[in-house]
Amino acid sequence: MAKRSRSLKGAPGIVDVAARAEVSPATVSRFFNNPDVVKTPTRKRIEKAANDLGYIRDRMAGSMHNRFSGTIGLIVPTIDNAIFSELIEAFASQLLEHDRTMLIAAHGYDLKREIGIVRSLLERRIDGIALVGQDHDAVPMNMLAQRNIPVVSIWNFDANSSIPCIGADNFEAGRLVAQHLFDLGHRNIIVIFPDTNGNDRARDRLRGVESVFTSKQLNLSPKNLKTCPYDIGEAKKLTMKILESDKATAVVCGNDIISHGVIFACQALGVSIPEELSIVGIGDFAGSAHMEPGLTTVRLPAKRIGILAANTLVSMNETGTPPKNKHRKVEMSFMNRGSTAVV
Amino acid sequence: MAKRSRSLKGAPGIVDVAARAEVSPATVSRFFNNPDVVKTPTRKRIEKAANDLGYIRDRMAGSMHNRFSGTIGLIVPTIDNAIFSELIEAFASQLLEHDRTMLIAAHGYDLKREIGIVRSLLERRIDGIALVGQDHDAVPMNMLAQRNIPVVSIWNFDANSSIPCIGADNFEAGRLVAQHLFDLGHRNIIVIFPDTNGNDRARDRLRGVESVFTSKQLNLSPKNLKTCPYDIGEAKKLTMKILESDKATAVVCGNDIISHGVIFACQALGVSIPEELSIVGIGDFAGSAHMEPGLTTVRLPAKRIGILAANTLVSMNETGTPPKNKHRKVEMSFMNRGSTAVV
DNA sequence: AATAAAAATGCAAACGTTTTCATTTTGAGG
DNA sequence: CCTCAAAATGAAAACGTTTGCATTTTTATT
Repeated sequence: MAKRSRSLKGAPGIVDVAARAEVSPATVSRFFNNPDVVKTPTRKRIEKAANDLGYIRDRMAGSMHNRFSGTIGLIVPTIDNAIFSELIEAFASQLLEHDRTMLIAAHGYDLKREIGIVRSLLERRIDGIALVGQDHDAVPMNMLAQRNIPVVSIWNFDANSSIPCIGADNFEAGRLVAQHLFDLGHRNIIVIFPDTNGNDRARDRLRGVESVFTSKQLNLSPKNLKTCPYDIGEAKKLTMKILESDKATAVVCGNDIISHGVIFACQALGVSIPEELSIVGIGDFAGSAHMEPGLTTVRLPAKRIGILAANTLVSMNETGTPPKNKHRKVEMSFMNRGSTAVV
Repeated sequence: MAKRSRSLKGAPGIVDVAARAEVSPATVSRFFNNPDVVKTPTRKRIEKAANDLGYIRDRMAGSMHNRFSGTIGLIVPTIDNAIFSELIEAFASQLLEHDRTMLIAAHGYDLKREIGIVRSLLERRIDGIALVGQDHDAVPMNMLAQRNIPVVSIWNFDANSSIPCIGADNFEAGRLVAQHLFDLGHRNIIVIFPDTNGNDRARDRLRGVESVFTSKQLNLSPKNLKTCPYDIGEAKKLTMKILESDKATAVVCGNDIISHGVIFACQALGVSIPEELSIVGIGDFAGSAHMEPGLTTVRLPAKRIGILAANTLVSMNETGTPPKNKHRKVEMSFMNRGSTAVV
């Protein structure tokens, strides 16, 4: 591993700026961190000197002292997918507003990978971290707790969460879409969900769906509950297989991605939606509103969650205290579109 | 801005580990950075001490010295969109392999925003940065150059790029899809592209399309060239408007996102694809292969680009030299699917 | 104009590592 | 078992900021 100094003449430092502005480094530092304590004329001089030199502060050196790196982590199951992209973008943008930047990584729905990632982020001294969902390995959670790093769990609301959470009620989301189908008279319903292991969002949704089934004296069995990853192609393939034999009138999907696959499968098979098959999703991802027919789904306010999470983490390390309301439920909206109809 | 020390009893530091392992801090440092220079028994002791204490190294403190933060930046136009998600995920994962992490931000196709972002990343001492495309404001480029930060331009291949680039030949991509339509006998073709201002990828594609038009003695005019952002809903709306009056037999889209919108518009209008209208996209994003009909498009190897970019940047700051081949063209593949047919 | 209080600035000691240089330990060859 | 080179370790000086404390300057009060 060859190491080489970046530049011998080095980029200008705070002392160079100080020299040029004829003040002490301390004052320059104050100029950047607390501008109002430095007098206007001095301020002008420093500003000019910094500009002339093209000075860019070194926050790393700074954070050696005050322990804040201005960097906040986000760990998601996957980036390569419509699921979290709106969240990621919102989170990152909002952090930028607060003069922070985002360090992001994906664990691919493998919680074991989260431990290495958390460690890696900790080595970079993140000021806080947002984790998707409630299911996590104990090891990384302990590392974070031991170091007192602000953590929020996002995406899923859980009134009993030990760490602050910001998210939607996924049980309710599942309940909502299932109830909708029952209300339309459907009884022969297929449920397509991902593996719920280590995925509390999916698990809660599924419980929500199940609660409706149960209330109608129906139950979920391998016959009507199918497992499928969050992948359009897989969902399409699976659906085409299912539709060969099954006479279901509706399908509820673990999220919109799966729904997209189901819809494409129907189109491929010439099964008309919603006349022959009603479909509901969860998430309201990009495209769901505009495809034909539009997908009936539940809109999870990803953007709102991202913004709230960013604000919460920033405030947590500015005040040093947990957020006022530890468990924050964000509203969902049921989007009744063309993919569902009475049976 | 309240400042508070993270924890008074602080997380264990290298000297704590050293004390426990009964060696000097220097040796512990060597253990982490250059394990083979420390003798096996000592190594074991340090390893145990570090584990017992739950030590996590502070790379910031480390990088005060060796000038490497282990963090690499990526700036994309947008995260909230299928366009770059595969790239982002691949880039991040590959960096993780190299024990680096990714700092990412989006400028929303506004190159002016890139300057603030670059500055922000520089303040965090990134070891390198990947920028999408060739169009950039001079200011951030100078900041990077002045500090000698490794930079690669990704996504678009340009043999004349002054900085190393890794990408596909977007001119060729545009040429390919347009030529395909002409080969199928189409002459009445609508072209829907985003604003190409500050977007060299789109500009090159459009030039590629135009080159085919020109070779057929046709030209692009406001009559057949429409502008539309990369947004499914916008594209759908625009297409429905166009289809009211226009008698085109084919449409070439700036990327797959637009194509998706066009396809949905056709479905909404009952225009059959490809019988009444042929559609081509560029990108081969998630869903393009599986929708009905499958979208004829050009596959840009986003994953490959991400991996190559990560490797290149890492190697650039390990060797301190520019990459062997400065301009790297990655292969595209033409995906001939169901959305196109002879006129 | 003199004085006290407040505001602005400077000085120097941190922060947690890495690294150079010096020192000690180890091992090979005789 | 001794010598000497090589390998392993240690001591201490950086790295570029921030910040507590001390000092100087300004402002308000009389």
